[in-house]
Amino acid sequence: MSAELDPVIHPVHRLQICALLANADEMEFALLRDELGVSDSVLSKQLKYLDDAGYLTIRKVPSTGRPRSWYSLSKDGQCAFQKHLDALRIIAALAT
Amino acid sequence: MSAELDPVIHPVHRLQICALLANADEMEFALLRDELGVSDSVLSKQLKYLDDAGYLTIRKVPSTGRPRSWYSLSKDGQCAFQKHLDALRIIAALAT
DNA sequence: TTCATAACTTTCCGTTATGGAAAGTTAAAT
DNA sequence: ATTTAACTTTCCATAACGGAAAGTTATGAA
Repeated sequence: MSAELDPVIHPVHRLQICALLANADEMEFALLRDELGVSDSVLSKQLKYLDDAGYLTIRKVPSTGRPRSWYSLSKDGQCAFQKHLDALRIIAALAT
Repeated sequence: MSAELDPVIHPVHRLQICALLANADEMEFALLRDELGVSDSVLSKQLKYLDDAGYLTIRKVPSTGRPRSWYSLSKDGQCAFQKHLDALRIIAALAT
C-alpha cells in the first residue's frame, strides 16, 4: 500500500490550509486563522512549515503598520496537494 | 471550517487500516502489517487504538498455536470512516 | 507435563509533533 | 521616538510515533 500521502500536507491543520488555499487563490493571515480556529502562533508555525517545503507563495502588500501578507499555494504546492488528493482517493477508494 | 475530521482515523496508519478493512470485510494481522509495511508493535498499537475507540470487531479463530484474529470495522467504525471520508470530500472539495 | 511455536502485546526509550501563552520583531504612520 | 498591526519565536508541557526487545498466551508435540 502507501499511495504516497504527503507528510507535509497530511496533518490536519496543514491539510485544511492547503484545501482553503487551493480553493481560494489567495488568503490573508487573519482569515486563515479564523477558518482554522487556531491561535496566531499555531498558524504561523504551520505556514512556515509549508513555506519551508516550498509549497507557498507569499505576497506582501503595504498597509497600515507592517505590510500584510497574502498566502497562496506555489506551483509545487498545488502539485503536491493534487498528488495528495490522488493518494487519498486511491487509499480511500473515493470516486473522482 | 473543520468538517469533522476524525482524529482517531486521520493519522496515516490508522487511515490505511480503516481503508483496507472498509474494502475487505476481514483481514488478518500479518496481511495488514505487510500492507502497511510496519512492525508488529506498531500495527498492534494502532489496532488497539482503533479497538479502544470501538471501531473494530475482532473474530478469534482457533488455529495452530494461539488463535488467529481477523479484524474488521465495527458498525461504529464503518460509520466513523464514512463520516471521515465525507469530511475529506468537503475539505478537499473532492467530487463524490 | 514440560517444551516449542505462532501470534500478538507491552515496555523501554528516544525523536518529533502540537499547542497555547507570552515575549519579540518589524514597518509605517504619528 | 512611539504606537500599532501583523506576524514570529521562544518557552514549556503534553501527546504522538517508531522500532527493538521482552513478555503473553494457547495449542500441539515430545
